[in-house]
Amino acid sequence: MKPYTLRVITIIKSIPAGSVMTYGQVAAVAGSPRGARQVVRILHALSGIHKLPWHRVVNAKGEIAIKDEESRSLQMLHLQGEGVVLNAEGRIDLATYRYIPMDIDDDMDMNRDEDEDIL
DNA sequence: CATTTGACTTTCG
DNA sequence: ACGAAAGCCAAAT
Repeated sequence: MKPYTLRVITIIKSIPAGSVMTYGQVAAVAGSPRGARQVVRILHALSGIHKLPWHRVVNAKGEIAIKDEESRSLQMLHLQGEGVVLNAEGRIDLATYRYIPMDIDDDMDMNRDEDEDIL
């Protein structure tokens, strides 16, 4: 198994229940800021591993990115079972549920508002 | 070897 | 906030 794949697996395994990460985030932490699609590929390969919280990985919009209806529903159920709530549009409040690995040891700038279209 | 494809992301209008 | 277009990277055709 490739190191990059192992890193991605490790990162995904580190996502706590009740939180989610975007593909881009995982890719960035794994060392490839533009490698979101590679994360996708790896998840395809590991889709059968239930040791891996693959359902805690969503796209940048906070939506479930899976194409397969069954897997999509399964992921939704898993998330709800972990306490993640979906809004009326079937999306996740990334501002609330996004998991941010803490690599910084200095002061952290909290309250990073996600999407403020208004203003 | 050139093209297409995909569970994506970002930017622009 | 949404849709379209361009970027990006690896595997499949």
